Amino acid sequence: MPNILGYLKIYIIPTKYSPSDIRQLSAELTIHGGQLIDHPERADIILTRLMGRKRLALALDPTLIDSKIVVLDRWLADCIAHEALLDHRPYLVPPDHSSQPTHKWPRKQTASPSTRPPNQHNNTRSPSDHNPFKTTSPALILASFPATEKSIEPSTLPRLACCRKSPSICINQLLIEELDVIRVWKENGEDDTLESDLNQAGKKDDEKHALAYSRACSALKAYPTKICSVSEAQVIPFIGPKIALQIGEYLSTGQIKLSQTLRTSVRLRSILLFQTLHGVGSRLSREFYDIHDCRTLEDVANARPSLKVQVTYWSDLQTPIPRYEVPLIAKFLSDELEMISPGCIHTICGSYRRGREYSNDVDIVFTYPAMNRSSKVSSQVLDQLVDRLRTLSALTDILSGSSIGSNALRGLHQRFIMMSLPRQTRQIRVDIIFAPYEIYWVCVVGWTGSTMFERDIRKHANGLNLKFASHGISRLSDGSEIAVSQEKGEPAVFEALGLEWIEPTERNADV
DNA sequence: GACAGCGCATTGCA
DNA sequence: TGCAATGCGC
DNA sequence: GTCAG
Repeated sequence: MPNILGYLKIYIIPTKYSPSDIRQLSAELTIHGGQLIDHPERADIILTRLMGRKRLALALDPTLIDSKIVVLDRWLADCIAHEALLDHRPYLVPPDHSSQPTHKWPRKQTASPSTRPPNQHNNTRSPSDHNPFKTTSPALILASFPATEKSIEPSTLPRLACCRKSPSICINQLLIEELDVIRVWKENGEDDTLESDLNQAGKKDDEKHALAYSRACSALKAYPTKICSVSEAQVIPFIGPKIALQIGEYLSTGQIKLSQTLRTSVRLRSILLFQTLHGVGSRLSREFYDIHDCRTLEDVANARPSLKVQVTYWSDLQTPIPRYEVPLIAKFLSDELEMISPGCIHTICGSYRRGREYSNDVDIVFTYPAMNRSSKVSSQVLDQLVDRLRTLSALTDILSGSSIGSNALRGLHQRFIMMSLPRQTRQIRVDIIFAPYEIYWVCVVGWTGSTMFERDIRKHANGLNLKFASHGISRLSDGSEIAVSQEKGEPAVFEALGLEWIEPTERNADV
């Protein structure tokens, strides 16, 4: 019997079923590779016979209705009939009123962090409770990538991320997440302790390897069909013999042994836990672990008091910000800004702009049409905004950003802050950027990401003897500026670089 | 041998 | 105190 | 670790 359901965890809402119906369904879905589970909150997908959302609300926790995929049980019957995992969307439980917003998908970004209720008591600061590795549920991958994509010749995949379409979640997502564990491991110096690392030699290699894994994952991210064989994978750019071998292992066993081992490594988990703090990277976190023997965030806070504020609000900062909240934050800031100086416009960038359902922070680029590079007002306005937040008790901490420095000379100003909305305690990381109007859209491109996308924009620009930076596009030869029309918006930036337009939601070139 | 490239903050050394 | 080197974030 | 020169 083919494994159609691919170990999907399935919960059945018992309403309208007899016990024997349930037994029958259970048998069918088990035969086809699914797992019937007792708790809806752990399910990848929820089956029901209830035809309306109102009825559903009586039978299922309303928060689950929004966070889980709930489909009519006909979906299962059709999957079995077609011997394929079908796109669930046509089977979603219809809303009762057509005026209500339709069920958006995908609802959830990652399985682990958002399942933790926000603001719970913080005993989540030890590595054993913290899972830094993502695992996207199979149902979500299915939801994001219906099987309608046409296949391509792997070797024709563009070599630069800025020339490819990279969705938020891709059809080979689980494979990529498996490879990404190895990337993270390499990025953190494999198992080298800091001492042996300081003796130079090896570390640089690991970083290069990490980069290689990033590129391989990035290429896979844009690959439109499910990888079925090593020979297919081998011809994809940036996948050489070593990574092909890992992919082979994944294809035959469903996982990569090394990755699974790494996921359980206490040291790696601790090191990654420390890196959730702004300003702590691979170097510092290893120093905390190996030299100061830190094991929890409290240990780290003691070792470096400047991190205490972040540790205090750690669970807030770890709680993903749902998509709908992001514009509220932007509106709050722009309203305050209007009072200081009217006429500002802004674009929310970062992962929000790339279409993610949840974000870790909020990036906003502001400008005034009247604000040009030579005017000094922008830094004053930014300072005033920060002061205003302080008086409103919205500001918790400034993580970075100063009025001096050469970026300020170029008219670009930024503050990375920690703040909360009025009458709320939940802390949010916000990156505020002020750009002169001449470079507004260049700046938006620069702050939209993803990392790989930006890297390859630069690489592409260099090929044209141009330099791309968030403070403008210039010629490599003499440094002279290339003017980009701001009236034409973001596409003008792509045009200036000779790039085909890629939607922000298709710039998710990182894992 | 190259792998993006720059601004900001901190540290260490003269 | 000033300046270079290093780490970090995007 | 992969690619290009």
